[in-house]
Amino acid sequence: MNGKITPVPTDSELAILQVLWQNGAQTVRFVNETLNAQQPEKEIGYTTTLKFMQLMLDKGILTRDIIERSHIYSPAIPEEQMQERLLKGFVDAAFRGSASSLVLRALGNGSTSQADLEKIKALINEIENK
Amino acid sequence: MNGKITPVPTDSELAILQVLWQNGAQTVRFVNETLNAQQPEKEIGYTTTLKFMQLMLDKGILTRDIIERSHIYSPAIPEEQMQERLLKGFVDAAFRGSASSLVLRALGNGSTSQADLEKIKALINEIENK
DNA sequence: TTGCGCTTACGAATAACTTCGTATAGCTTT
DNA sequence: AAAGCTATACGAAGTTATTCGTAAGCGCAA
Repeated sequence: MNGKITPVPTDSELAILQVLWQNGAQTVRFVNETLNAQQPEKEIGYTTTLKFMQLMLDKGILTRDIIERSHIYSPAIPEEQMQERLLKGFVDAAFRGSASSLVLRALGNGSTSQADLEKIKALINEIENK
Repeated sequence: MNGKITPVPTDSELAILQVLWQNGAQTVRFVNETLNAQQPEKEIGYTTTLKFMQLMLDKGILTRDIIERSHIYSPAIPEEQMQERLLKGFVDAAFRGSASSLVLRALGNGSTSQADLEKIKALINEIENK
């Protein structure tokens, strides 16, 4: 095995990954249209999205299959794993490595639903009774 | 009043802000040395740090006072406020806006201390009994 | 078979972020 | 007063990210 790790995506690349994680493997066309539907303010050219996805393929962030003269791209790593890594970097950069202070701030803004609070409490219970 | 908002800092800029938030208003020299002490692998030149801080001043991320022919820089906004904004952007980009799933993942990695869990439980209680 | 529509490949321009080298100016020490 | 130290200002080079324009290939309709 080789030790190469998937590089951290830029914000633009992450937006493309989101489309693929949510919709499964897709074409450039689909990704481009989804992105433009999401934020109609700023139209992104088709070839711009194409270029990004080609670069992401080079970097190892995406993989692709060729089907019917069209390329179908997939994320190289699952969403959870990427979130794990991004979260680590973010906690270090913005919260000096303190995940708990991030959690406190995330809960503190008052937008967490009761159902979500229950889920969080359940997880804490689970951790404590380990 | 004008509507200008402090721009989102880059990672390098955030590292400088951290030094100032933790140590209070400081000179370029202090910031540069602190940064280099933190990560001795990669030496950052003094003028590099100087340039960053001058750019941050231009952008409105820092303010400064001149004392004894030396400039003393301060963050333009407090750490909590910046964390709030960065967190918002991060949750949107990496967790599709779901703060609770971020919280679940942050707690899930098993590195949260018992004391921190207590603090979090207390906050949840407070929210629920509001 | 010509040409329209859709696709990928590629080159290149622009913009944003990093990193320094060099020039200047004011102390402080000799 | 000259030399040496420290600080700021500025220009510019190097690197990475973003955005497209243009070219070239393939299938289907006319």
